[in-house]
Amino acid sequence: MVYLKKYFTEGLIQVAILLSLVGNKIDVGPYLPPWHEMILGPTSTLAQTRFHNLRNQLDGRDIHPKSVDLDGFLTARRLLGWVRSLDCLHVSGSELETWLVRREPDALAMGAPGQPAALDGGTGGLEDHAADQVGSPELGYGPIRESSLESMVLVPRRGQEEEEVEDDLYREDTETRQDYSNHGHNERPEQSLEERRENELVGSTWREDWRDNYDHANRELAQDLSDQFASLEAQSSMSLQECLRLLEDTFSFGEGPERSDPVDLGLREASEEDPSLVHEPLLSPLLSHADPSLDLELQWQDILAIMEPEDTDVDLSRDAVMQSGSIGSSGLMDHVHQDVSLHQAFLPRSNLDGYPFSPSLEGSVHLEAPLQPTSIGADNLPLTFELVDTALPLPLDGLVGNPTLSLQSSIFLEEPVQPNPLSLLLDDALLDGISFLGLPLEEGPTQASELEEELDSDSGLSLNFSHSPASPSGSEASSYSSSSSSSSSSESSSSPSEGAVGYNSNMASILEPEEGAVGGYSPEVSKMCSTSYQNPGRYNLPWLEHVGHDHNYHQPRANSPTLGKSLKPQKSHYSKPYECELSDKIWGRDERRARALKIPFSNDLIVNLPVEEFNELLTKHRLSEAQLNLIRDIRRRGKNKMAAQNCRRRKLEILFGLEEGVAGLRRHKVRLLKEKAENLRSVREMKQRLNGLYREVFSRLQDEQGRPLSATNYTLQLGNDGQVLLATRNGSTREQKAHKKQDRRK
DNA sequence: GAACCATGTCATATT
DNA sequence: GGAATATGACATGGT
Repeated sequence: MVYLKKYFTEGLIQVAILLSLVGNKIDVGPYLPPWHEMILGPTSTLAQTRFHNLRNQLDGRDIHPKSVDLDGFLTARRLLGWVRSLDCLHVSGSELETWLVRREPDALAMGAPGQPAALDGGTGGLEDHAADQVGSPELGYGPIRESSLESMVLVPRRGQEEEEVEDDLYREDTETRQDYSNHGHNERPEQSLEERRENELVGSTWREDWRDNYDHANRELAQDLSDQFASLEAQSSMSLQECLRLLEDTFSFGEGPERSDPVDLGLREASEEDPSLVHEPLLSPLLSHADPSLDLELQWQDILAIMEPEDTDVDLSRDAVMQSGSIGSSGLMDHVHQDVSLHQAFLPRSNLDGYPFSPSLEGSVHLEAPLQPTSIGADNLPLTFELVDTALPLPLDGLVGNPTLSLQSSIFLEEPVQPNPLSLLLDDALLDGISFLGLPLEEGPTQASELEEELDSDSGLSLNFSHSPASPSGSEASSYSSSSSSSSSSESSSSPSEGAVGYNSNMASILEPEEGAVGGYSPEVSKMCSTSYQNPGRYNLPWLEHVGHDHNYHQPRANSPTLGKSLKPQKSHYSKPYECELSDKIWGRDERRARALKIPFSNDLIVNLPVEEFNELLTKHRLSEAQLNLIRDIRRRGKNKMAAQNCRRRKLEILFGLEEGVAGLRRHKVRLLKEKAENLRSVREMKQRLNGLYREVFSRLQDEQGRPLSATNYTLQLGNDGQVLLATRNGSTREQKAHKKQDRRK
């Protein structure tokens, strides 16, 4: 923490210096924060913005801890789809970064750049969280995350001061661009139609003028990094491909116009520490507090409709895009494709199956990649990061529940002077690995429980029988996976967007402190197992008073509406004893019934056991008829609940698919209309040419006396044999071959 | 209090 | 035929 504070304190000073140097274009690169934070914002490491855990919070809304927020994660999934589709739009990485970094202040202000966004009325959730972290609601740069795409801006929205600064820099860069042009560096990658249309849309081309410099700088940077790969691979246990992918991510965030905009980046950095240091006029109102989901679909449809005709088929493979070399960069950039990087950059962390630093990565990695100067002068920045081991010697004191922060701190201990972006990326990657493995992080019960809650509360799918004593073998665990619910424990955690909705209890997170206090805490076990059978070797468990299996049975008893009313969450949480309140919260109807009947199994177990084992379980115990009925009801309802969730999720997916289909059809329609217009224009031209030809031919015709024929009396007709006949207007064909056409088309 | 949404539950159909 | 799953309809709670 000391290093963190020191870092940001220094960062404030540096930003202040930076502000004073903006107009002079002094090289302040070494003092700038790493790219990672420039783009993502320091909040990504200092705060739990949950950029990597959007499963818990999407669209600024908390996801119900016990059930999947279908809308939320589907929205994220849809956004991901869009982001992936961006791969196929041939928009340069720089452009895409612009979209991602900048925010749309107001959906209605698309045509009014520079107009301040309505910042009142926070939307809560991530949005507010980000705003809180940055310290100023006017600060436009929140950490990039999936949901941020909802408010991404396609229009470079600039405040007046920002425009002035940019104009100054633009003037300065004009010379440089001319130099590039003289040296053949001005050969930009072929600008995609989407870019052109986007620029047409916004009526601004200033960013185009800059891209040349960025491309050039990027090529240089890429070349230098490419030179590092030989030593890199020699020192590293990583494969070159993994390194490339890592750097690909780096490029995806560190490249583009935003990076060369020291004003914005520096301001963002400064404002997070102290908003008072922010130079207000330079702050463009980028942070939108409007509803992030506001008209997102419509906006995208509009955008796509504008960009559509040439990209109706957005299903181009990423490989094709990668091979297309649209970036046109040399050296490393031939391997590191910017377009693809976005895809990976915004994948849910758990989706990064092939991430270079997945938990499977073992051993130590040491990379040194001194980056070359960029347009912001980030030269002489020794970039060194060490991935010592996946065991992660994490100094986690005081970093409760914030693994990101912990890792950040760890890196600072390693490199207190210059935390580099690669290491930060590594941190995230390592966190992913931790998330994958559910590693306890050696934080103690509280930290681990919080982490677990963050990791686990996304979909309520974490029940995993692989740790169940009854199913010690992996095969048996996989047999449980046959059901969509229990199977998704691992699946959902790794792929929340695709995992089936499962049946789970969030009691683990609720009761963790108690559990941690009772005995050795094992978040892994707690995460994976139902709390009631953490004790190995038994299905037959005594009914524990504090073992909860909240299956969200908050419904009141069907025959007891009064009681149901009483189960409503009380506004005054302090009006009831803790135990009662907890009981009301965590004990659902069936659980209470099971409790009353002293059923010795957890509801998780009842619901998720395969039928054979379930029946075996029932036969092993002397159960009354009422108990058996209730157990079967619990099982039926639990399974049906999962089924209902899956069903609704599918419905939503179908709806979204239909929406996308409609959008695609609209784009196709627009394209067809344009083709029709072109065809009509072509036909018109052909008619004109034909008329001209007709007049020319007719003008050369003469009667027997050598007088020109009157067009009012005669007409030319085309015979079946390709001959042109002269006919009178009254219908009689003059027996005279006016002309022989060698070619009918002539 | 109505409207809307999310979720659980039931009944039934389908796999 | 039974279990699992899918789905429409309804009820309930929350906002």
